[in-house]
Amino acid sequence: MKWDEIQELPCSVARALSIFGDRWTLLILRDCFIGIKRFDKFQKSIGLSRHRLADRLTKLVEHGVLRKVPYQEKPLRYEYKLTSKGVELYPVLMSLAKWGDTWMDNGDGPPIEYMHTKCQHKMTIQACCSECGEEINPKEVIPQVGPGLRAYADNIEKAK
Amino acid sequence: MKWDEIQELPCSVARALSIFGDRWTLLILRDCFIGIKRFDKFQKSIGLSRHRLADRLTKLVEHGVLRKVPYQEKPLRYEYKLTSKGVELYPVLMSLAKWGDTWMDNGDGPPIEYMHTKCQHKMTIQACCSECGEEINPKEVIPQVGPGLRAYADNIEKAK
DNA sequence: AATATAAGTTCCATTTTGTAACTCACTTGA
DNA sequence: TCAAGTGAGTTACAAAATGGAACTTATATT
Repeated sequence: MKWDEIQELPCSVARALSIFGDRWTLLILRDCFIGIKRFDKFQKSIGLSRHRLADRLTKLVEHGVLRKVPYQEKPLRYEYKLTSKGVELYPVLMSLAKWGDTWMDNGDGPPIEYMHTKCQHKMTIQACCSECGEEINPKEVIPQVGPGLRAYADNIEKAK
Repeated sequence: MKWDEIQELPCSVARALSIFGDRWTLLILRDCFIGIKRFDKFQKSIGLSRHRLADRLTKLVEHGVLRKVPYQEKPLRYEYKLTSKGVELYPVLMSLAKWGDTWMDNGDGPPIEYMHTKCQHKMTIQACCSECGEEINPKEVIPQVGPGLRAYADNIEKAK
């Protein structure tokens, strides 16, 4: 299977990965959450080639995850900002960071810590149930066929 | 910067992505959470080449995310199971799935829905504060330099 | 004896990356 | 006013990663 076919699969993980499933894109978004907005800053922060960076930024804009906002006129220059579609990736990045803090620590402790202004504590992200609020244990979650998968299966039937 | 240098950066997202930041690895792990364990099943489910799949499984085993467990003797065959290091990626995958459900829906609704056996409701994952339990709003979280980053900076100083 | 199953490996053409240099439209400092 | 600097890219080309198909090895089945 080629990579660009992946976005048509009836799987939300696969569809999301069709945008983020490459070496650099999630690092670009990490930078966005830190407040980085400009081409050169991304490039220096991440160290990927300018070529790739231009690509990735364009793709993120096309997908509506970032938007270009002009910040000066002469010469015309844009900065890249998270849209709400982009901001909603926060849990993905925080979960990834938490996992890295736990399992890829080299003994020095977490590179970054997080303060929750609401409760004034150092915190980590916790995965909770939207209904009962309890922390989620993977064993207590049962995946079930949903409408999107049924529709997909029906279409395949019809095509026969 | 080359990709394999990324794991040394003082950033937990970057370190995690040094393992998962490619096209297929997170899809393999998605399959693990669905209960897929064997080479051929992965291959059919995901559609990546056998060559790549072998690579990726080996890498995941090397990093302790999966482990090989023999399931028959003649001929000797192994299946791949999540370690606890692997299971802890659950929030990453669920957040990604939730994002895909929200933003990459093609109008048919989510392909998969989730039932929380504990409360008996259809649920989605929610990012909460480990300290106060409230749902996290990215604007209410302040990143701060942690011990891992200080140690890294100190080492660079010493090297001068 | 021929075919099937499971888990890989090998070979090779195609794609994607990384590096470094180049462009374009200004701004700044001497 | 002329040279150098800044910011955001683009181009060309070599190196690395990927996809596809066929091959291997060990055993079971018919």
